[in-house]
Amino acid sequence: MRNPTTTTTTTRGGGGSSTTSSMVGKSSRYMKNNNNNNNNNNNNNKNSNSKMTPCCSKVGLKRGPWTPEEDEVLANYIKKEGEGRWRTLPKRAGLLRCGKSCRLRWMNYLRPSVKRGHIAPDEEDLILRLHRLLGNRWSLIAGRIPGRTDNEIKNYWNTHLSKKLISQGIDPRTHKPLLNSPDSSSPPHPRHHPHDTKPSSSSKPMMINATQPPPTPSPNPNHSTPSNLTDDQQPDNDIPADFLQINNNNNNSNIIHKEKENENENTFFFHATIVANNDDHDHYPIQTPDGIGIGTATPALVHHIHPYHPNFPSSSDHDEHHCSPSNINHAQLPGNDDDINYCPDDVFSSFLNSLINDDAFAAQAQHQLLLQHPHPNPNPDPTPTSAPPALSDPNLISTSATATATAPTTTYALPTTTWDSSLLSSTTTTFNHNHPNSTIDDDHHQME
DNA sequence: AATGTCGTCAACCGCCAGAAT
DNA sequence: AATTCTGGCGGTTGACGACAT
Repeated sequence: MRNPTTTTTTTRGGGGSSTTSSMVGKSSRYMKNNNNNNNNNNNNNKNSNSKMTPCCSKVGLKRGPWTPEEDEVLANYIKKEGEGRWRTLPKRAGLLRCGKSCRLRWMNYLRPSVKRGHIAPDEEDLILRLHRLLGNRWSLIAGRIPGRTDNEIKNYWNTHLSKKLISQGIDPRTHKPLLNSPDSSSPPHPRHHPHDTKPSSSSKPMMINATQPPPTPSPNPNHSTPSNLTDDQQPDNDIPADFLQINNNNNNSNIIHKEKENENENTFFFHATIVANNDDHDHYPIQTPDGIGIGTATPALVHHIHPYHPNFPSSSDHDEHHCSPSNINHAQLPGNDDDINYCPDDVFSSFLNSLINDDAFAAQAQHQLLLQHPHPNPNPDPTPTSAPPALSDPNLISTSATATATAPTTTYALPTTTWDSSLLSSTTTTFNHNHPNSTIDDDHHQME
């Protein structure tokens, strides 16, 4: 496979921006694009719709790959005048581009902080982990990977990581094992999207070919956890179904609104379980719905999730400034249909930081191992005897957390021995967490 | 050498939320 | 309060290079 990094500054394909020669072979695209602008083709028919923004409907604007000259003009202008006011920027800068195009070019290519080139293994690991948590929230994922753009991560996911997961028998959308069950003949994860009148990307072969599921070997023979279980086959959970969801009302306002506009559909939040009975009151273990440890939560976070629960830190104990009383009250009103807590950016940010923290991740795994197997078993069976409540909709890959608000918790598969751990444990990062370990109440639901 | 297929990724599209008016 | 503007997001497209036939 060719090395895409060989054209670090010379985009390939539709890119072509930094070398004059790159433009030579692309006249067809330019002609096509010019036609798009000047003729009443389909695109222009679309553009004539009232919803089209003015900048996009204007004829005479250049489209397609950027030339080095354009790049220079744009970069110089932004250096002088700064970002923003994208709509008027092209005119002020003397570019025949729409503002959106300028913004995109700057954000994805010209910005000095953009790191281009090969994605390192630790970055890949981070992407995988974040995607498991966030789903296709590329901008959120990109925000956690310095120098990488959402577009780059999205492309990398679609061209590399999703295939990598599939090749390992893992559904790249859910990060769960692909199955040979009859259900697998249907799209594995139909998008719950109100506007879905056409196949979503998931139906594209590039993403998942559900009709040809690869065999579902556990990547590691020792990984017996959920690899052979469908959602329906997951062990019944005995976690009281007292859940709360949290959302970041700032970073993810989009999410909130989408939830509200379509209730249970089109939600994009991850579900994680925060263990309430935890001896370490500085760090609460967080697990995915299938019981995989994914990090720890700070008291501030768990307080946001359930500020009044006796097993979680009280509002007087932790971080009160983080909690807007109005928000909490809103979320905690009995019978409130929304049942959503909101947490501010910094809390959500620290939450994500905690989730993507490798050392905490690994340390928690080890700690769980010690808790669950004080006398190491050479052949531990990591299969959980109970799983947190299965999501009613397995497609809910979401950016809010679901917390067990009651004390009993469950036993968990060891994170490092679960089916996808081979993908999630490959990095060494520089994490300085003082207390990566967390404890689980092992009085309950020990593995059989 | 010519043609076909696949992988890559910059750029575009449509839509949305929040800010501004 | 309603409308318009703006920035941003996720999904998709399509040109090109590499490889296969």
